[in-house]
Amino acid sequence: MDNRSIAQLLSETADLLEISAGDPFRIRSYRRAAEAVESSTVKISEIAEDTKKLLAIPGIGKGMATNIQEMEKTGTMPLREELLTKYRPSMLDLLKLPGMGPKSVLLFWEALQIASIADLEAAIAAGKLESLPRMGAKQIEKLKKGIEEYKQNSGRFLIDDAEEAADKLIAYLRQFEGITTITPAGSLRRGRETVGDLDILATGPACVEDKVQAAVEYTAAYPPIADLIAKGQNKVSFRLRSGLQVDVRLLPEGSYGAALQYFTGSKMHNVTVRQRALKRGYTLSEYSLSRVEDGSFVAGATEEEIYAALGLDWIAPEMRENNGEIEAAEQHRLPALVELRDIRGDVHMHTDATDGKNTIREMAEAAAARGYEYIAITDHSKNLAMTFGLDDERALEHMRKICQVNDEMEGRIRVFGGIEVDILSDGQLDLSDEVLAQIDVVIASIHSLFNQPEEQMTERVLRAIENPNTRILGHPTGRLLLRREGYKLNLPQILRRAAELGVAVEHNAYPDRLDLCDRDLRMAKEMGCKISINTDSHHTSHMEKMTYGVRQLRRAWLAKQDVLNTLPAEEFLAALRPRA
DNA sequence: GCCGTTTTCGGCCCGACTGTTTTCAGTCG
Repeated sequence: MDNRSIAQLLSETADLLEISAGDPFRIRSYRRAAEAVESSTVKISEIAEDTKKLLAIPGIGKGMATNIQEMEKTGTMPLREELLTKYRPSMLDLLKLPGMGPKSVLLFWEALQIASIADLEAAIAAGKLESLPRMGAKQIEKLKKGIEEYKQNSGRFLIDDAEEAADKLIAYLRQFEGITTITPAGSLRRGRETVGDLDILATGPACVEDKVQAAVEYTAAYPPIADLIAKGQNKVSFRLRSGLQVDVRLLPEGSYGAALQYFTGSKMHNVTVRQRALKRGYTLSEYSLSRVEDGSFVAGATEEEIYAALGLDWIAPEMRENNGEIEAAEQHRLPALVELRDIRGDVHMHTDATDGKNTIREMAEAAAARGYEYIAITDHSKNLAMTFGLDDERALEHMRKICQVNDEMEGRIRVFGGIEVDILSDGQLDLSDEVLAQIDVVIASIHSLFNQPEEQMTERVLRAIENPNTRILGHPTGRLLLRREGYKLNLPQILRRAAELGVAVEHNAYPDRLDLCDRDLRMAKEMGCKISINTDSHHTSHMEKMTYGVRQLRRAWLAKQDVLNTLPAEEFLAALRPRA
């Protein structure tokens, strides 16, 4: 069983416990364990036999270790089975409706035997809900709306889309007199590849207690609002036409740091920080850090002073996932994370020779304008016929053109010759060894899916990286296209072999590629892989997406020295596996 | 169910908003 499945079973058990009104702390334990399993870089099923190793994971104790071992053996566990005799699995869907929590699910089940969203719809239509306590007309209307939204399944939004929405809203808020600072918080600030909703924090003279109402009204009047969810003292919640939910909080400047810390999350990070505060006689809220005994103010204006008062170094938002960052901050051993400005080159991009939109020269100019020291032009090879992929002869001709542009740039930027070769179903590359041996940056990627089982798929990739011409493994988990059903491979095995061979693995910076996630990147680093980050740009404007990829690297705790593209041009080439 | 610089018991984060209430429960982040 993979980590994700184990985590899901644990988290579902937590939901069921919650519906059964179980001990809230026991419920939290299950949730914590689920998160610990989900974010673990070790394959839990491989260590499941070894109780000691399981217990070493924070959040996993004796009971949870037994549960995990049981799941490995039987695919489920006693508590879960027991709960499922009392409740239905489809009741978990009900929890996903906005405004629906465990108490309501239990109420509906006990009073009306409602076990699914379909049941709920029927009950609403039949007017059965009205007889229940706390179910007024507004509440029922809210549920109806929630069901509609659920069916449309807005889900999570890609970080670049969310950021665009945030930028527009920020521009609107900025026009209000007295709002001086506006910052996106939440998962956007933490750099997650997708965000569930947008948290925007605003502060300034207009946000003090007796004046804030006007700013609240102004926020609630934001034209693109499709649905106003809540409007309170200092908070406005609404949904945009895209379905994205937005929470705006307007708070006084003295609380800015506390609020930023609070609304950045993650939830588990905050819980741990607050526990730490309590142990030291403080209490932390979105307004301030204060003393428990007399409520006197300790810190609040900046995040730095709050962390410092708790004996911690400031923690970069990307690391705030309760994955050991607090201990590291305490011991002053947080890594200096890689930054966008450390990236000196982008070595995966396409031109109009295949499926790109711009010429070699245009790509080079755009990259030079971004301040890059080097790029590699890596067009497709012949197997991708639909992109007019290059065969041996055209590939060599293309290298000459790249070389020519390199000369034309007169040292403003270095342009490497490159190619993105396709890994065929038997693991062979689709260009000849003689040609590949003449190309600086050879990226081998899978583009076609043959519904092979995991083992065969893995074998195919392994064979491709054994080929001495392969210098970089392109988007190793497959991009969105390949991530769809049926595509699975043994990533740990591939990363281990890549590390042994000195083949670099690529992290594709483009947000919708869903390539190596932060956990995969952490695993790659632990295994000693060389990591290259690239945009796979098909247009000059795509190069901007590098910023999102770097944030994934930061989420994986990668420092500058962990990333190949932070090296100067010659050193970058030298750090790749030696040419065949 | 987990955890330990009040350590094997007794704790476990904090506040806002809504709706249906006349003081609060449920949900959310």
